[in-house]
Amino acid sequence: MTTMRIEDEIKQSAFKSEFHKAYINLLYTSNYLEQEHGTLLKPFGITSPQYNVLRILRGQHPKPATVSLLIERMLDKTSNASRIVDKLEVKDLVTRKQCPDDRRTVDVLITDKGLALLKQIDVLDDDTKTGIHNLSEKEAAELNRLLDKIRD
Amino acid sequence: MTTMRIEDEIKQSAFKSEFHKAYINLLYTSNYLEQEHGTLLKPFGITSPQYNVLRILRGQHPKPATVSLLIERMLDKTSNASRIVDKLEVKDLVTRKQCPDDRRTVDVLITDKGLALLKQIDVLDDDTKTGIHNLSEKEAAELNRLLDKIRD
DNA sequence: GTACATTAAATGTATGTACATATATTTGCA
DNA sequence: TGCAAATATATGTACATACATTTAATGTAC
Repeated sequence: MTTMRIEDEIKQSAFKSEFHKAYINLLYTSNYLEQEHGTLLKPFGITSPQYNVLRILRGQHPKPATVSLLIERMLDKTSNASRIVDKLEVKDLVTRKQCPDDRRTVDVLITDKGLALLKQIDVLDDDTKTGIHNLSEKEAAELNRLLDKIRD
Repeated sequence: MTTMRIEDEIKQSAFKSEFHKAYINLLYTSNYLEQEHGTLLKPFGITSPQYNVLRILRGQHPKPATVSLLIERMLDKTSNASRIVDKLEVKDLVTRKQCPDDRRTVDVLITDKGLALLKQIDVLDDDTKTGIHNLSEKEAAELNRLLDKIRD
């Protein structure tokens, strides 16, 4: 995508205020990054939420994770972890088995195939390749401060 | 939601870099704002994409808009405008009729009922009530600059 | 120890997203 | 004119989201 101000990108000539513009700009930029990432993942046959779950599972490995833990750590808390795990299980990227200690919970574990897939993706998914690196480190820190303040 | 740094919200103790953290923070904050907005709209029986389409149609009113124009102005360009218009049509918030000049295109027009609904929502949807107003105007402008830079 | 509340995960349903394909109409050019 | 390319919209399919409900297991109060 070529350089564009948010006004041009959504063909809206004016915003009510700098606040309103920032609101739209934030949603738009997030979509932009997510779409870019989805495109990167496509050749590997997984979607962005599936990738995020795999990453959490690698973080736990060799310990298993429960579905609750996945929900807790997912970016989108309201998404449906069970069904994302379904898709990963079909692809043999994770295993799922009832936990003997508490039979309500399920132990989800990343497989060797899952770990190998992530390793392949790691090479491409270096964050120096994301748009974030158009910022200086100081700017990135400032962005973090502003975003945390929005959610206060 | 109570004040939290992004580390605490997704229970991740450390990020690789300030850049990586900013990336996650941006996606997370966008989700947060979208969810907040969805909750606000729920009592009115429309979803966030449906609301956005209605807003575009109000901007055109009393002229109609084509589906192409809707796609052009939607935040998420790849979403399916036809089906969102379907939902709005069922609720009598828009009308759709073939355009006589070019019978490939469709004139989508917001109804009085649609306009009345937006008017109701306007009262609540003042952007001073969004998290963006935790920022000063200067900070909002800085946020816009950083976001535009990310998409460069 | 039975009854009731709580918790963990799965399932149902409506909507939206992503992307490929289909259908109809118009445009442009040989 | 006639026919291929381009355009506008709709449709099909797989996946995800949002949220309510269900099922099963556990905890707890009596």
